[in-house]
Amino acid sequence: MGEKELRRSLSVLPIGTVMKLTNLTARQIRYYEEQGLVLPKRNEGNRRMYSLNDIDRILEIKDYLSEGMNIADIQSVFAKREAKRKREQAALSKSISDDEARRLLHKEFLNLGGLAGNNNDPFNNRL
DNA sequence: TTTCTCACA
DNA sequence: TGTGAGGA
Repeated sequence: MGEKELRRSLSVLPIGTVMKLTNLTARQIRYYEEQGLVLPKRNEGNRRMYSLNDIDRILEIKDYLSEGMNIADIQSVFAKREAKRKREQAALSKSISDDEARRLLHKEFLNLGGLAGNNNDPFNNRL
């Protein structure tokens, strides 16, 4: 996770700020949490603290609701998005592994050349 | 003052 | 989803 994403994930906004930013009532915001649509952190005093990502999430919920979707619909939308995120994350780590494998193979190639006393490694002067 | 949980003439 | 109680 990059620095920027980390900041967007920091839960620093109290519900009052979220109310102003989203134009929703505290009741509604808490209800969406009850339905598992948003998962704000809690501070020492049991107060809900929201991140910028939570704000985006809530605004998205608000839009979907105004478009006629119900809570269940929205839950499935987020569920599918999460599934996709996992798939892409898996693909990403696989590509990293492949890249790592390539480096190891190249390293082996260089070692083989050295063991055989081979002096015509084309990459010899570049690596 | 703000936010929390709980409950419903 | 609104609203009030009673507490932190």
